[in-house]
Amino acid sequence: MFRQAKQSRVFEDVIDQIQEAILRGDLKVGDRLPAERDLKEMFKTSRGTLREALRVLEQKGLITIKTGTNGGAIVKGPTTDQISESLTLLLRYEKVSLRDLAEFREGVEGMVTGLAAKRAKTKDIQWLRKLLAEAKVHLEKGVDHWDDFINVDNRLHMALARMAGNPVYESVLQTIHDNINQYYDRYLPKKEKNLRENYRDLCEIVQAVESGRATEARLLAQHHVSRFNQFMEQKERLGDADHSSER
Amino acid sequence: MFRQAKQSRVFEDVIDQIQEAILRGDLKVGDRLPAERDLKEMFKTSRGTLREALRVLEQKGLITIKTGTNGGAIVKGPTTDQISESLTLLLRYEKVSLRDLAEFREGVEGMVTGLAAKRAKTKDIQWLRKLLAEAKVHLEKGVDHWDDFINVDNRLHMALARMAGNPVYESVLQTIHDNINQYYDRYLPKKEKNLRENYRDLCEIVQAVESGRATEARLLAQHHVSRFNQFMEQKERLGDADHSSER
DNA sequence: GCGTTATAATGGTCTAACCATTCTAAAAGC
DNA sequence: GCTTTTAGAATGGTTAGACCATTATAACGC
Repeated sequence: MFRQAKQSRVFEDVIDQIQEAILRGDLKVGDRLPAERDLKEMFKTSRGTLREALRVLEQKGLITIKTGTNGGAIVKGPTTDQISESLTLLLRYEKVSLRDLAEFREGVEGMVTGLAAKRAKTKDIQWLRKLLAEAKVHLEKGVDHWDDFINVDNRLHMALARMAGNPVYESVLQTIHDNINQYYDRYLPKKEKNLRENYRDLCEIVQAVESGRATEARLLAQHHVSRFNQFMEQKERLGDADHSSER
Repeated sequence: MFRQAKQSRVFEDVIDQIQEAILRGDLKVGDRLPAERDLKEMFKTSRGTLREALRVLEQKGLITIKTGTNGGAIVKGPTTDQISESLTLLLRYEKVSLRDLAEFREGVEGMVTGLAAKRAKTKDIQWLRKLLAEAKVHLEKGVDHWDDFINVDNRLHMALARMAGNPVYESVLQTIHDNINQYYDRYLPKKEKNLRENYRDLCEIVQAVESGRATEARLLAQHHVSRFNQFMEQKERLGDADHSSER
């Protein structure tokens, strides 16, 4: 019901004041804060305390800091980087397993693709077809171009997220990709057959999106990701994995 | 492809070293770091620099700091608090609208409930029925107990997330609730009729979960949340809203 | 004009002290 | 002998002042 009473720590008050100024819009993205030696005077505090506040604001992703003349703290637009970083910590703490994250991805990719099918514009479909063509080029060059193919695959999923028209899905999917790609890279067996199956998946997904069949698109995307995850578990069972993902 | 070259900032090296010690397990949850004056010696740095590193680690949620004898930096277990905080910032920056978050919630609650239907144990079902009974009590006491009813509603959704057996869903749902409840509280019209409809929703959801009908459970949960969102938009259109949620 | 260099502005670090909070143990009182 | 009080020590929080490192700009020399 209650939150902890206000700490008496000076730097926390400084953090709050600067953060509120940013969120109120008094400080806009790109604006530069006064120099530390000036801020110190304004807040009637010491430079050390002020700098502790700036460190926290930097970690929150609200400012970046540059050295040199005309340097200083510059207000930054918010990104999903902090969320990704926090999720990475949770993963490394083994609070969530790779299997959990992969299952979550299945659901999110499904929902994203379903929404994309409902909302895709003609221009969007054209862009998807362009990505498919690119994927085909990499596919035909064989398994050496595995990384290129995966790269297009990821871009296609992110394109679907953008079409879904909801920045939350976009951010969440970006966060998942940030965290899961390293595992795919480590665990996925890079076989020609898998590439072809994935390409066929993508073609079917794009077709479903194009014709607006939302439910079908959702299921296809879900199975597509599920296929990735199955590949991964197969390889894991074969003993190629050096990191456990059991929970 | 590349990440930014290593900064020459000393405090960042201190952050990395302590963070790695925690993630490696050299420092376990509950362990106390040496006092600042000792750490300063170990890292061969000044107290100010060391403290900047501690501020960042504190903000990351890796440590908490207590004053007084036997105080100091104590290693903390990771939570979803940082993710919630980052999402709150994105919301306040108006990078994502309430409508976006609400739509995302629809999808997540759907997936969660679908998984719960597949995985719920007998004991889980009993717990759901207990929550339903509690909700009924509040319902019958009328609209004055709106907040109590909503509280049970939230707990029921979180219970489903736990049954889904995937901590990612649990964390994500917790984060959504952390951020969306204030809006529900502000925008939802507190009518008797809405309470009754919501209660009926919950009953149907629990029944579907109990009999393992995953698809039905998913759709019911989705529509349940969707109903909330529609209430909210109705009230918004009537001009009761003092904060825009358009994007 | 153009390249070089000096200067100043700014963040990064260090030292040394003192204040505020909190636990512990000694001292005082019963 | 037990409880209460009090003094001390350990620890984080804050301050002041200095110096170093980096960078943009202005002054200078050609």
